[in-house]
Amino acid sequence: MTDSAKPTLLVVDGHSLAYRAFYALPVDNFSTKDGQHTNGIYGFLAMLINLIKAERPTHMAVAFDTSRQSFRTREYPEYKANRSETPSEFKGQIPILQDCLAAMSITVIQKEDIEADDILATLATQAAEQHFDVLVCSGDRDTIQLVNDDITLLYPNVQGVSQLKRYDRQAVIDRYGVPPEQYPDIAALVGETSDNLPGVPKVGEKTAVKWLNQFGSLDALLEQADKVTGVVGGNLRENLDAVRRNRTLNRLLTDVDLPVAIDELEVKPMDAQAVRDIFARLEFKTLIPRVAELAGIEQQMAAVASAAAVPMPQPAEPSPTDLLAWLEAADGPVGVTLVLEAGLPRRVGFATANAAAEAEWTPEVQNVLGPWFASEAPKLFSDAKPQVKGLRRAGLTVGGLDFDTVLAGWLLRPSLPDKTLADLVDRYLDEKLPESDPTQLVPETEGATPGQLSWFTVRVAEALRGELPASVEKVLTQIELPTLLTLADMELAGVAVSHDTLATFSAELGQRADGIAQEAFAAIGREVNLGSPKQLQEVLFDELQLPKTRKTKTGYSTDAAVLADLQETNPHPFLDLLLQHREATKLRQIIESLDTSIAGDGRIRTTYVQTGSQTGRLSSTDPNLQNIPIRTEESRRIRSAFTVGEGYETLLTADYSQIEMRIMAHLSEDPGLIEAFNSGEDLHRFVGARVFSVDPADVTPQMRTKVKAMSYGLVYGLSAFGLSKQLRIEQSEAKQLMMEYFARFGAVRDYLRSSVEQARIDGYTETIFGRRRPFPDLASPNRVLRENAERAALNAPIQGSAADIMKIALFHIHDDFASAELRSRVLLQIHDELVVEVAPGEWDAAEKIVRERMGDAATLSVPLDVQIGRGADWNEAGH
DNA sequence: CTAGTTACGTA
DNA sequence: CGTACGTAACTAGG
Repeated sequence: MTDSAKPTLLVVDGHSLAYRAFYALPVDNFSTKDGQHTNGIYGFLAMLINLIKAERPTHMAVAFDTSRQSFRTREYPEYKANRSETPSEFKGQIPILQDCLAAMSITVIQKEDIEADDILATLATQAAEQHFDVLVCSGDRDTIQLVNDDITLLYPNVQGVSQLKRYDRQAVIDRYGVPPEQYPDIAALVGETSDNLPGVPKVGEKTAVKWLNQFGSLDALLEQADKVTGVVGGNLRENLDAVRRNRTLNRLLTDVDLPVAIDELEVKPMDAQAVRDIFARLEFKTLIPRVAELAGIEQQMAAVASAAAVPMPQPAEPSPTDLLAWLEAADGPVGVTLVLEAGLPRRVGFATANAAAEAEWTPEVQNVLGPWFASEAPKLFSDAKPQVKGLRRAGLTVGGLDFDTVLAGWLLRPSLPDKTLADLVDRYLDEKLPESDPTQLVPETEGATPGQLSWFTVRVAEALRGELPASVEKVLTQIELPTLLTLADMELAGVAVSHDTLATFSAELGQRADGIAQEAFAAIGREVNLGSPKQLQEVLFDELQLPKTRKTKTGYSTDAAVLADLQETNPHPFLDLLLQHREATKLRQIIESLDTSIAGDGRIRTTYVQTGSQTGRLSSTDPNLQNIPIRTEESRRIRSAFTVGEGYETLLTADYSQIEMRIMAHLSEDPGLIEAFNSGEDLHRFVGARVFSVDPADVTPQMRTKVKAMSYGLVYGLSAFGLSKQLRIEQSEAKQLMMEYFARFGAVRDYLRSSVEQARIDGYTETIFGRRRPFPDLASPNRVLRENAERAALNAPIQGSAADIMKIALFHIHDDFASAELRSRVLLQIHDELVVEVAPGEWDAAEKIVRERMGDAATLSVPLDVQIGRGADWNEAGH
């Protein structure tokens, strides 16, 4: 441990240590789900965290080389000329590592023409002069020369970077037999193969040390080279220049002109949010708590400092009438926070930028404030939907919904996990939202009150408004906020589900699954857990000796596609039984989970997560009602359990047909595709006729299947490879199909190409309505990462525009139902489909509204076609 | 009990 | 080597 009275500077050679980590850790075990290799980054950071924890430096910097070129390569072109090509898996890791360091507020230094070790040498020397203790961490032996009474070298063991050997002056003498300042002399004589610097043949460390001790210095040795006897003496005399050159090259610069002074390297608090984000993205789950622990003290200090900078207001607690007067006198939007209990308001807080007020939610408060909530007075929320639902349950309506910080944060950065006000305060205000620790019986810190939460909401809203581009703000106010109010009502309404229907079906499936299981066991002669991929692998690949299939992380796949393939090549009764068993148990499991979600009134209430996707779609949880089976006849029985509720007459389903292809036609302005939609002909038949040059009437089902797969594939960035796999045809045939397709619908290809190019330039994609999605990876040097981003960027404007259109239709329908005073109501949204519960006598009016609002939600160069269905249950209505 | 993995449901 | 999601079961680790 270093002298605690003195400041300690830690300087690290980033490149050399990351490179060592790269070779020490298996690259296969360290990559993210989208293919970025991270072993070097992980190993480096793990080492650095340990180092910081052990040494507690007060100052820190990490140096990097800018390239392989430096002043040394200019002076001596052979220098490091034997270095092999950097492995492609390593290449992208350095920039990401630097991003991590930036998030950790650690200074990164690099300088053109200078190697990292020269930067270390300069910093170490300067700091030592300023009476620092200095720790140099590098994997390059040349840094040994820096060691002195103030400077200690931490050098990685051969194995990797987990063990660092500590070299102080004595340790160098013990290990090399000379003091540190003489080590470069040894190195010059011995040479450095890794740098392509040959030394004196037959001279190793032992001889070099002997000579130096004998002559006192390298200069003395070189002057008196003729006194050295034997073969090695001759070698030395023949290589005097090489030795001099080596000595010149291995002398580290201690006077590099650097853009930072030592005192600027003082350890700073980390950007906790940024660290969490980037580590989460790199899937460094175990590192997050380790960094958090490290950052603990600094974080608290930062929170204190910033809280002091802008003091929280102490909310007033006025009478209900005074509170109303306060609200009505407020200048500009008011932040609102409702604390709910059992779904109903319990306490409410309001704030402007410099004052806050709050109250217990009493009947009197509700009476007095009800009209204000209903009014157009502008209101700001953080995650408004649950609060709006609370107000709706209490019988109030909400008008003037002006801003929701969580929605705005999502629109700005849809990939980030900022789901609460606390996350946003952290990111946009760089402050800590006071939170009480719910795990503590007597919390040490008080949480913010509703008035204070409202105050934070106002400030975060202001910060977000400053960042929101006009088009995105428009998406917020004209699409998302009205959608939010609609979703609140949909969630409150729920959908009626028949327990009896589900229970009957579940019992039936249970029996069938048991029967199938018994047959399956008989087929292989023993009982296994059919739900365990691991046990299945034993059965299939060891016992039955079936050919190995697609590899997964832990073995070989046993998924449905693989089993179907195996059944074709190596038929075995077990395979089919297994598939049947999977199907039966899967359906049963869905049914069971639905059944447990039925509330006392016979309805299921899902939660729509408005910020649940990166494209603008909704997602649905607890339970997810957007993935109820439909494909097989049998699975549709589940849908028939979703029924019209009491007091209502029928269910109406409405779905957009081929909305994504229509958006494709609109965005690409492809005349052929536009004609397809205007012709009234079946889309795939029309496209098939063009692609295969036949009459629409002569398009065979096979042709139709092919162009259908192609059309849908286009929306997802399909390749010839993927298409061939999908259709089980040769890649050459898939390629041919794509050629023919694009020959007829060339504008589609042009659009797809140009949209990705535009996204590469802008850094984001945009929907028809201006919703953006950033794509930093389009510029990535990592091919896997880049190509994944390209496909997603291709899809985002199309899927996103479809989502926009559906949202617009949705809240228009909701609002029209209300203004027409219909009791009918929208219950479900499944991306391109709506389910409406129609009240007695309202069918015609409701159908008209749905049809018109969906049809008119956007004006494209092709019509929006809407299919309407009617029935007593979802299955019936869906036809 | 938690986290990772596999498998599978929807648009 | 086709986008976007959520859930459940199993398994290994603590």
